[in-house]
Amino acid sequence: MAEATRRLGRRERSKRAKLERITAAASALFAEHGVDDVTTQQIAEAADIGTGTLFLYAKTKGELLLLVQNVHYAAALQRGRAAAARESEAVAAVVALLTPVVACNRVQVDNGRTYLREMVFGDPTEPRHAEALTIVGETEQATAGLLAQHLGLDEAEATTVARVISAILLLTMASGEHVGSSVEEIVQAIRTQVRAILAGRILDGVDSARR
Amino acid sequence: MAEATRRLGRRERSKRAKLERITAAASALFAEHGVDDVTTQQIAEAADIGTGTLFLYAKTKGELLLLVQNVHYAAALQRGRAAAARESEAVAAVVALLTPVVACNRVQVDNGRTYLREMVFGDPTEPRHAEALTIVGETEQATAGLLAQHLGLDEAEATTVARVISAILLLTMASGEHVGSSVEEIVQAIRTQVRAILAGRILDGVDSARR
DNA sequence: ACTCAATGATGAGTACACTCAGTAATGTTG
DNA sequence: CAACATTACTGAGTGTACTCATCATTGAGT
Repeated sequence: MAEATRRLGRRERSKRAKLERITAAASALFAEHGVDDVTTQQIAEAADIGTGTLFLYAKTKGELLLLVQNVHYAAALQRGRAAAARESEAVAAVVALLTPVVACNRVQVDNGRTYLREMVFGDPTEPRHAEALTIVGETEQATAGLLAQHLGLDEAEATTVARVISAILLLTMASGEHVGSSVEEIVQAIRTQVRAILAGRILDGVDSARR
Repeated sequence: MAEATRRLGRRERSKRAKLERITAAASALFAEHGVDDVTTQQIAEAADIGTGTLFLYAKTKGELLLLVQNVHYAAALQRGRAAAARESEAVAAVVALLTPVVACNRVQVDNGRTYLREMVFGDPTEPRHAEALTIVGETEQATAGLLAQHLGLDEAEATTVARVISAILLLTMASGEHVGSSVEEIVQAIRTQVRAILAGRILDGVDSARR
């Protein structure tokens, strides 16, 4: 047994194991049936814990979804960062950054939309929610970095524009009109909007490069 | 009795009266206690109808909130249009357009956020939801009009940028970080973002005016 | 090793949005 | 007006997220 694991004591170890089982159970059930067709009872049963216990680990069913999806979102962001680094133009880079996030969110449309709903409207004091907001913040930072790099925006402006792009991303994914759309269609809608808000900037960029 | 009212027949008149009572009851109760602290039972009771009947008129509690709030939103948009017409610069005009909407949304913060949630994530096939989306569409059109007028954007671009501004508006109002903010603080946040995405365009506008 | 506070787990219970099988009201037809 | 078809209304019932009083486990202090 690893030193660190032993150090924790039975109590802490048991708690971690339970959280593991809850995560695994929720992850599997949500993926197979969709959030709305899974009851918290089922998850508790699958995790082999009491129904009340579940709510010691996640205050609401929504938090449970955040717990499961945050991991995937973070991984998608990682892939996006790598893809964006391979692009040499601002819009293309931003789109490359966001595409894996969209793809990840659309694996199961209902779960993806519910995830967004929880993220925006859930209780920000809850830990998994805070985690989600952190990842959104990282996405914005990554976007801001690309804007600074490719268009030479200063930090303040890059941050503001990145927030706008974040809003575009979230609302385009959440929008009811896109429930039946493919990943590529959604990415296209995002691209159009990003291009539009950067239009003036790109000219500036080109101009400043010429000078 | 008015000709039109008599023409409808007892049945239709009774239905309209009921919808009136439901609207009035929901409006009063939501305003006083907030959506989350009012039960559908209470509303049914106040409207003097059976609990099941309520759901013949609004499929969900969320639809009931949309029913109540759409009216206020539409009125706010009207006020915004008037205010925007008095402005002579793009950012100021857009902000003037949106300010009453923000103010209207913040009268009761919880109700406002829940309204936004229903709007974005509710069932778009429901009539009150569709109504809400129409008003959002009108807001976007009004915004697009201002962009065309003050910056000379063509229709396609104006529409796209207007949609982005709509996303800014919705997410800034919905954001958990603004739950405690005043209307002016939220408007300021929106102004900053709008200014940032129009920055390049405003320069273009000035340039084209000079030519 | 024993005691005992402190922390964790439990599942029957609660609250509430929403349903549906049964009933009443309305308009229509002969 | 009677008989009927259609539409609207009803509230007891249902499913489910979440709570809370009670019990179990742990580990620190002696």
